[in-house]
Amino acid sequence: MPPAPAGRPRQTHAERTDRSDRRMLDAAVELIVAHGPEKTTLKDVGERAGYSRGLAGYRFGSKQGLFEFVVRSVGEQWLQQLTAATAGKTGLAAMHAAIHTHYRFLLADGQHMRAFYILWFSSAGPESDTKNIVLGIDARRRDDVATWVNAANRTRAADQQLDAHAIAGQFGASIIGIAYHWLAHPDDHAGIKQLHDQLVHTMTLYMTQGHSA
Amino acid sequence: MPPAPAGRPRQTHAERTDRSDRRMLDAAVELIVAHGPEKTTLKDVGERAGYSRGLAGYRFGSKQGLFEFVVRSVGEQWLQQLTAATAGKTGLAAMHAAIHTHYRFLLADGQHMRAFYILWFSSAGPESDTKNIVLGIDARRRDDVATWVNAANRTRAADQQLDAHAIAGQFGASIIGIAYHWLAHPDDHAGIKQLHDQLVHTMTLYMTQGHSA
DNA sequence: GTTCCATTTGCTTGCGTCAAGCAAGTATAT
DNA sequence: ATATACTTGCTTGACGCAAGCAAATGGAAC
Repeated sequence: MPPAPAGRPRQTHAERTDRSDRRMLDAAVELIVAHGPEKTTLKDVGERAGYSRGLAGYRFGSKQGLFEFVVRSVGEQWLQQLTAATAGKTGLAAMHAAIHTHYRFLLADGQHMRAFYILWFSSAGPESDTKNIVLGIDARRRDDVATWVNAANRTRAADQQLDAHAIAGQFGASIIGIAYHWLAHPDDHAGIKQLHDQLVHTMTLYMTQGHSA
Repeated sequence: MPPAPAGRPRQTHAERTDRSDRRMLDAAVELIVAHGPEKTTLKDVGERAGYSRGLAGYRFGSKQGLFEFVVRSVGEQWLQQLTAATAGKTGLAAMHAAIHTHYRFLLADGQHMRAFYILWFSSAGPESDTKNIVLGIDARRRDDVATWVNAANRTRAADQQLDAHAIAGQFGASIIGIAYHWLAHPDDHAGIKQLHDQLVHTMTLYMTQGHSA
């Protein structure tokens, strides 16, 4: 085998697609954050990633396909961080960890999270292909919380059982509300911290008192 | 002047535009709810309203202009209902009324509210013209709540003052979270009621206890 | 084990379709 | 008659498809 030429090392097919996928993901994130999904064009994504105007369309099939890919990719990264942060924890401790991780992720703000939530909210309309993915992540978040509550319930008296479904629902809705505030007011660091702290506080109240429905 | 033909009575200019505005508003709402803002075209709005393909574009200038009009119109209706429901009330009573009114509005669901929130969330991205209107409504909502809290503060001891800004922030974020849940899960009536009830409960806790930060 | 060719896969370019937006024209109210 | 409501013709640009080129892969013959 000849030594790899300096300029462009020989690449396998898998390496090629991995490279182009990553570069197009980054390009898409930047464009979505800068101009919104509406004004993000497949042409610009391909060219900003260093390829032709047509590659994004070819690879992802459609604009929706591209957005689907972005949500899936970033969502996966996020879920990994989350599960790592809450590994081994249950009940209130797990919630605290989840909320804190969410807070840290929003502040770190490598743009990916911002594009993720922009697409998330854009999928609020009907018949969006990204909607199913978003709903999946949403449902999983709720399931996690419900599991934590149920675990806590096993250490509680029979007449002090918590409504896992209700608490999980409120947790999910609160996170969404916070994420929206973060999108709408990017510079309100104090407010974003406050909202997370208040969610911790509210969840603590719900989990430490005998509260039913 | 010949007697007005039965089919179409002679109309003043104001009447004409009022009619076409209303019909196009309704058409836009239906299309947004049915297909999402993305797939809603100015052509379809004009034609569904019973006019030519070009009227919506001519009247509102652009697609963003149309959406702006929809958000403004529905938002105005909503604010009227809200101020009517909370007139004369302050503190916790006003919050209860506001939450209950919101809940009733979501359930009544004449599609207008659904289109309104779909556009609301679609404006989460940057540089959306509707964003300013949405932020205005959002800010006003927060101001209202802060005013209610401040009114309540006047009847409280100096060392028991509530953080109006923080409570208003949480109120606003919670409503957004609930609205998103309503959009994402239209048929989950129980969950939507529960979220409103929980917000009432949380606000009651915050307002009746000496809670700081 | 090396060389050569068939095939697959990654990527680009050209074209048809359709919505947005503008400008010029027609119809209706004042 | 004149201003205003509305329509129609046209341009621009994005999307998405299909045809084509280039690079990588798998095997067979040597």
